[in-house]
Amino acid sequence: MTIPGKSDAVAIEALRNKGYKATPQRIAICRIALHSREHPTAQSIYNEVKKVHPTVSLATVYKTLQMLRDLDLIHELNFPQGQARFDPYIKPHVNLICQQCGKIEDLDDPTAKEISERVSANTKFKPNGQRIDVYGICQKCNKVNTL
Amino acid sequence: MTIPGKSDAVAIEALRNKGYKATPQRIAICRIALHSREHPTAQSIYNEVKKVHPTVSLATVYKTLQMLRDLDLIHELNFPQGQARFDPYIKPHVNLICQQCGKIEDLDDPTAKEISERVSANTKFKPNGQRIDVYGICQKCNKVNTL
DNA sequence: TTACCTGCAAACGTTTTGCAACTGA
DNA sequence: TCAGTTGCAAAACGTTTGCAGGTAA
Repeated sequence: MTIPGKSDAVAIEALRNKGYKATPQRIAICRIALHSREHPTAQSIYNEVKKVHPTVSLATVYKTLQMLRDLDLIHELNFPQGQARFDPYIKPHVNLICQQCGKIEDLDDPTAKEISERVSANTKFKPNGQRIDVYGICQKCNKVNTL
Repeated sequence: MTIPGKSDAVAIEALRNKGYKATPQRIAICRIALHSREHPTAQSIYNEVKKVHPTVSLATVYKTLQMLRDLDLIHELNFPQGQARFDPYIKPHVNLICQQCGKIEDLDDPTAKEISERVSANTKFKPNGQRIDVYGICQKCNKVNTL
């Protein structure tokens, strides 16, 4: 699920500003990757893009995601056995990861920002980015379980 | 680097208590995996174990690590392009991950424990475990860089 | 015009699996 | 004794790469 709007213009701008060509495939991939709140996988982005560009290849999706990761426009979340998931929400936050249904939800919490600040203040380590996962059972699954 | 001591007895106890057979291979793998502070990979554990059991297979290492993960005796940290790293320190803490040398250091910080508590208090999500990574440059690399 | 990009297919590296032989309890 | 475990080899899986043809600027 993507958020419609003037995403194309935004993506084209972003690509050109960084010195990349704004190809239709990239625009489509960016539109999905940068606006999805569902932490899509490369494969699910591929499936979406194929609806618009039926001949797009998975390799192009991977290359574009790598580009977006290098530009720090998305974060990549890797897990044991399974595909990586991508998150365009790059501000410090908590990933609530349901161990039952696999859903990942972003949670804003002031503690998330504190972590790096405390590392800076208390150690000689120079922080640059972060990832906070909390694993458990989401509200929906919890409800279903207790029926 | 492992911490020597009565590790064998501890590992044998732990395995038997969980209903697993205490084979020499498992004992050796546990000894390394449960006592290393260096966040080893499956391959590096395999290399260590081979010194004692030259015929051990990588498959056995993977199977044993999976077992330890299922028992929640170790955590598995996955990253883009590369091998998973394993951490026997399972209390809430911060992983300081150097983007230059790859070293991972565990940092105890009270904020780490707070995260799950805040999720519990403020959402309907039922936390079960967590992972906190801070990416950046470690003291050693930082020193080298500024020479 | 041309440097960059695409799509294909093949390669890659890590992890998992199937299975016959073996072994801890 | 025998269910559970090992080691091997092969498979599986997600991801990356090389390259010939195509395209944005």
